[in-house]
Amino acid sequence: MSETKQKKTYDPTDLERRWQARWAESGLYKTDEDENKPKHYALTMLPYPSGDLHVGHWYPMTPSDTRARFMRMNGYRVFFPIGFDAFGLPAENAAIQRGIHPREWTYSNIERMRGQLRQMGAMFDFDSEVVTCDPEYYRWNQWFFLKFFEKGLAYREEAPVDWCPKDNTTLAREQVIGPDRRCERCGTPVIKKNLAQWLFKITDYAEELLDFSKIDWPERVQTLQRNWIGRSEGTRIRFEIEGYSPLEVFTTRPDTLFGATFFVMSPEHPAVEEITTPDQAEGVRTYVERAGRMSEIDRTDVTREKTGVYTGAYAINPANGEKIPIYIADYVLMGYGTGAIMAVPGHDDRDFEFAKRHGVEIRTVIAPPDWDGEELEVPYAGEGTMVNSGPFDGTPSEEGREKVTAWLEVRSAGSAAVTYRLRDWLISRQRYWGTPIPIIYCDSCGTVPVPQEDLPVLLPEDAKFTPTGESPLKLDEGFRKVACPKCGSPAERETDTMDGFVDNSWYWYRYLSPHYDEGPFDTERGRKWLPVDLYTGGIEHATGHLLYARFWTKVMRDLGLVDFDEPMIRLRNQGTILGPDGQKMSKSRGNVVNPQEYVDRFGSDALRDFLMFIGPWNEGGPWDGKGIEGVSRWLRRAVSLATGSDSSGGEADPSELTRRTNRLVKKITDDLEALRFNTSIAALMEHTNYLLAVRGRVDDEEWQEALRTFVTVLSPFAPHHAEEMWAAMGEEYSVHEQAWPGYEEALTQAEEITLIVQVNGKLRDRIDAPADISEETARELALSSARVRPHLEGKELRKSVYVPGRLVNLVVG
RNA sequence: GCGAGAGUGGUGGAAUGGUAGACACGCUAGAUUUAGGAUCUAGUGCCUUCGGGCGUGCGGGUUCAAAUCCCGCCUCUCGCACCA
Repeated sequence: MSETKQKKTYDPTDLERRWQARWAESGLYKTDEDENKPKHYALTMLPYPSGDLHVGHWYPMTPSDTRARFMRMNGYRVFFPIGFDAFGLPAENAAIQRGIHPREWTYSNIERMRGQLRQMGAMFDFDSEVVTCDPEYYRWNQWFFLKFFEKGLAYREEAPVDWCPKDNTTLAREQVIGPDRRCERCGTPVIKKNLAQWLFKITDYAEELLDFSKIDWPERVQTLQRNWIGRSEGTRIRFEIEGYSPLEVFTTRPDTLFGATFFVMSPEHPAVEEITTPDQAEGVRTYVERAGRMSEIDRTDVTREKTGVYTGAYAINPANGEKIPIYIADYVLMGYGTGAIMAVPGHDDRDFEFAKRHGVEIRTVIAPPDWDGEELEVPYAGEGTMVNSGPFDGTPSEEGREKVTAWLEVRSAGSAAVTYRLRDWLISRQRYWGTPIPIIYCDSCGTVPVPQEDLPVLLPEDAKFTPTGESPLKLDEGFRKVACPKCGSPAERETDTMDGFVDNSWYWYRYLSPHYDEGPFDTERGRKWLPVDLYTGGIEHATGHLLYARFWTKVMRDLGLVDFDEPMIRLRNQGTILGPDGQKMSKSRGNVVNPQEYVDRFGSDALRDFLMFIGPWNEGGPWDGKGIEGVSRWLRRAVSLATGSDSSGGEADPSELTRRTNRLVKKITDDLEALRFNTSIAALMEHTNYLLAVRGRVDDEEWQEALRTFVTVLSPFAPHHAEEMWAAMGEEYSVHEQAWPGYEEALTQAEEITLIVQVNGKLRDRIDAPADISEETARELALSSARVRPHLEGKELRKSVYVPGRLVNLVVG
């Protein structure tokens, strides 16, 4: 009985269900194509169809929806699509565990999540949905691959690559994380494997990717990308090798060249064997083998001692003609610079440590500012004056870098050079559930791209997808064996599939025309909507997805598909919503919060507003299930503004209504521009409390007007509740088609203020005063205050500071 | 080691030079109710001799005025990490 009584007064789930039905029926959220309006492409990162929508989806998506609704009400035509990033390992792993096909698992999850997305009540344009594992989609991954191949941006190379022994596949460098180099997905330490793999030449765009001048992205993301690309300016220097051809090194400190007292090569350097003298051959071979066997974790341990062996060979320092010994040591990495260095122990920590261990000469060539001419006890890596450097003695080190480089250039022994840390993007995966790479290997014709008209290369339905370390497609003869498209003789398909990051490097283009079959997207519609105006998603994608996305768009530009340089003009990162224990939500920890139970109890609006209210959106934070009750109470009270008539009493001043309404609109407008959702909700709550307190004490027409404004600005936050209120007020459907209300700055100002009176900066009194009170009057008022006077007694007034409309500070002493 | 960010009541947080703690959660008291893990009202930073004093990680500084700006330190979080 009490149940029914409850339901009668306030039942958010019923309320929301009714409006969702009405919205669907009336096509309220069909994308507005009216080109007379300015466009706004709002994009939220598409989910992986893992099974159920969780709070981790609600947290980024619902505030993005609020923002999209705000833009719509501000007169923009808004495109706010959603889709599924549907290729990937979890589908395969689940399929293996349960004996069902990855496709079946994926599509049934998508089906379920679609329903949950609708329940969210967001203004998603479901007609534009994209599912990346549809042949209709991945066909264009293959099309792009062929374009990349044509342009020399896709190439195959045999090299040691990162391999996850648990997931049985190679990984891109971006997917290997931490100092101990673990697989991003499963945490297993990766190992190196020598494999022929396909790579995309993202390094061709390294320089351009460092330019963020055309986009408004968080400084943090820019820094992460900049560090990841790792640009270093320096000099390539050629060292003659006795009895062998010259070798190059890269250095950022050519000014220390005269202090290079030895030379070090990486154990993997291709010239190691040839330069090694016969008497050192055994030691070198042993060392190289040991380095090769060492795990990545040990190899990259920074705290390890600097080991290495002498090769018996000598290099000639081009600066002074000195013979310097060549060592190999594993602290020199083959993957950076040239894989060989000039070692300057006087001015580099690592070289110093090595020299100490191996008894090599340490020479000071850069004098620190306060140098006393004594040998340095620790390496000095800072700036100073060049010494022991022949003709360069006395040159400041910074200037010396240029001078030495110029000097080397004249002698053809070196030149200025730029090196990047960024590596090419390894896209081959030895797994089933991904886009097949459209390449055929023919004994006579070599590597042959699949002709465009033969796309898509379909994933075979019946492949055995159990991971073995080999590509599952390799075991599928029907797939693998094929006639060469060039000569017709028997040939074999490439059996690797593409990295899932390929799928999501261009999906927002596909949203524009998800069924278009003459290209990856309809460029005509592209002109109407591109680029993305606001992209929202997690910071964790800074050096993966978000870098690939920029790269991909730049390639598309060079292919003539788009005429801009950056995919998304503005990017904002939300924080991470954590479990109640403050830990990252994960199934294994058992702290995953299921939104469904909260939606069932409190409704979608309460959940979304609670998530916005919890704190600044870009900070995230732990989930607190109790907090949502406060938000739910607020929404119920808000609805009662339109349905009830009682006043809550209190001392609120009804004459403040206009001012407070104007202030509310200003506050929400400013907050939504800047994506500050938490303070918006607080302002809406405060306003609700005020309205409830003054209800019945305001002129009816004025009240209705104020209520309409309130409901309108509430609508992006609580779309269902606002609609309910709108209807209860007798207004015409729908509140979501109302224009965003304006406000008058002048009307946000109060006529009466609380004048703060300070003595020596300490608060002593609050006095009600007119807002336009003059300085003199304010001072007089302050001086005559009974609370203030005791603090002035026996003291001299030295100064008074007046902040108009705010405070008077009396300085006494 | 390098880089970035953050430290405010019992809790989440608000305030970006001008009333510290908005808005909530929780708690306390009262009302209503057969009952309540419902609803409503009031209170709620700490100390207090009820005058006031203290208070935004710690120590200094600038200023009439500092959570906010500057210098030094501590703690935590994240990212990168032998990158020559």
